[in-house]
Amino acid sequence: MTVSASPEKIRLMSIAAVERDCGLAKDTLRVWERRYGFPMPLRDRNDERLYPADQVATLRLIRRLIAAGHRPGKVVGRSDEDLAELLRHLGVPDPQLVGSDAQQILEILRNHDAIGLRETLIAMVLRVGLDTFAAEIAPVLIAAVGAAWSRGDLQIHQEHLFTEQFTTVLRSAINAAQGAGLARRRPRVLLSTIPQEPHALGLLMAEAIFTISGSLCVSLGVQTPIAEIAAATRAHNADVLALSFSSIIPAAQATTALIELRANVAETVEIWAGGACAGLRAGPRVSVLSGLSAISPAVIAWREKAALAVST
Amino acid sequence: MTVSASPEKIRLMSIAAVERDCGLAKDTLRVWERRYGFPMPLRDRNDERLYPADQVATLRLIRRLIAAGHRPGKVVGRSDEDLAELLRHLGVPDPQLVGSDAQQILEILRNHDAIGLRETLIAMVLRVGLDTFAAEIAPVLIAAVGAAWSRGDLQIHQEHLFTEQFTTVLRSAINAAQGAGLARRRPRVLLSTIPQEPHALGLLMAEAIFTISGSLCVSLGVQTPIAEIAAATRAHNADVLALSFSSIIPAAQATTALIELRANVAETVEIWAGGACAGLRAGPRVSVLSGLSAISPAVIAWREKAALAVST
DNA sequence: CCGATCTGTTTGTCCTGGACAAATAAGCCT
DNA sequence: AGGCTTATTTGTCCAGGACAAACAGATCGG
Repeated sequence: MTVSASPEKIRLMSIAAVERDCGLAKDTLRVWERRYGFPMPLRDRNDERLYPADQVATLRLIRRLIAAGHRPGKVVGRSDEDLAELLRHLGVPDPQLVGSDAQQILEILRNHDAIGLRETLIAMVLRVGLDTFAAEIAPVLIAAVGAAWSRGDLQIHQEHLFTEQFTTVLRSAINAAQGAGLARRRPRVLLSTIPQEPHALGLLMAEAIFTISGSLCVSLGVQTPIAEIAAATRAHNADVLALSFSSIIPAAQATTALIELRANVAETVEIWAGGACAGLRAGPRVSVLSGLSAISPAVIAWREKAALAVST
Repeated sequence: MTVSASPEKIRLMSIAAVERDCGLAKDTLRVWERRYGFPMPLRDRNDERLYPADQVATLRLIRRLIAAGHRPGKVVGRSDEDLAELLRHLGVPDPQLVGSDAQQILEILRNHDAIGLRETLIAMVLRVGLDTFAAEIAPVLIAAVGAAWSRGDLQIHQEHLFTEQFTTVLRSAINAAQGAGLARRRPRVLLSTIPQEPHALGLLMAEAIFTISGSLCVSLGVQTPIAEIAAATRAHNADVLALSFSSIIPAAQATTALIELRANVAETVEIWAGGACAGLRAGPRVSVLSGLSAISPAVIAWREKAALAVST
């Protein structure tokens, strides 16, 4: 049963509210209006834009399409029907490829079953182990949920629910995985993301695999200023600095950040970068790990190198 | 030991980078330049602003002072020495009031002792119980860390570390507190924050207390659009919708959001609002809980009312 | 002497319309 | 087809003006 809002009720949003809600900068909203004639908001008595709820909804559709690769000029003036049609045709990730685990999760999300979701995630972790779960299954689940959202199959609150439960399960598994004798674990790994990167799940998966591999993880969470990451690396006497870059980060920005970091932490500290960021390139004394499954071998290699350095 | 950056190295930031780094809108940065003559960035060949690192550092000082109650007109433009002097004189929260727990945490943070921090937090939870910890001690710790940061006693990465470890400890305690028979717990509480509110710790503390009181919590995390919160409340068949508002939310915005929500969820759902937001006012069929310790009594009252409704 | 109402100032956000560089697509030549 | 150059698209920046909401200070009644 859907509670329908009264039709005469017009909800109007300021440009700042639309910016937050749709993730489109104020400048972008204004320039679209100028160029494509959409959105075309009402104005208040002081000529400030007031966006009706239906235009905001259309903007959300457009955003999905652009995130999926469409170009603004081709979608920003089209009718809602056209947009819905395009959404239907895009990136339906082959259901066979998605795998039964992802299918199961999507089904649970459609039923709004918070408890079942958590129990299912825990069962998956127990079935294959935390490392395999974090390296192999979790990325597929996240991709499947993201695709379902961009197709319009899932609402925002269902994605929020998934993120929340996934985080809870992974955090508690990480907690359980690090037994006693924390301080003696090596390497000491400092994890964070740069200020432009708000995506926390990649960091969390990396932390899980590092922990399983016997490393000591110190995570600063997301969006730490570059200078602060460098300062923390020194303060915690880290052996490895691990950075996560999602696909929203332009490659050039990632490269700049890595160079900056390399210049500001001790030479003995290794810098490892990873994540879905396209075009992430290794630089001088900066390694790029291709995929989460590359973490364990890298840790083992680090230990061998460290042992060698001590013995000589 | 501090690794000093080479003095000739001039780091320049674009206006967008400063916006992210300092949390000051581009428009604000431009209007300050026009009105107060500070900051006064360099320009690139296309006349775009390039902020030197030292001006950005000063902007951070200014931001602290404004957050502490100073007015922009009085501090933007003053020398670094003046600003440092003002910082020294402001809101030193009486060390006796801060309490020994907070003192201990601050001391650990100064030592960058990640492991000790977690162990200490766990010990505190075990000593007084999760409910007392979340309701009484945690808010004091958070306030003390925030004050130390705004005084300049803690760096950003130390605050990040605290937030991360605090979150981990509280989440795992919440996990442990909810035994079997989840589905039978009542009331069913949906937790989230509005899109303008990014503060996650308040929500987490509330979740802890709700869980201890025997409620079933479904958290959507922070920054869920209003319409999505309403949709989720229906989808999860919640008895109570709990919203957290920190002090950064203007009272008018909170009131608007609560009215909007009240209009879009079933009459049988109670709406409870709480948090440090000054001027948060109860409205028609919207309750305001003053402080986290008000949650348990409210849950008990809800159960009595529910039992009464069934028996009649 | 305290607290409320009124008035003047401060301050953040919004506006327009123009400009340009980075990213992307299209054309072209091996 | 694959690499290169040219054209188009697109997001972000700029200046300088405007105004409402937030705030401080003054005035007045209890």
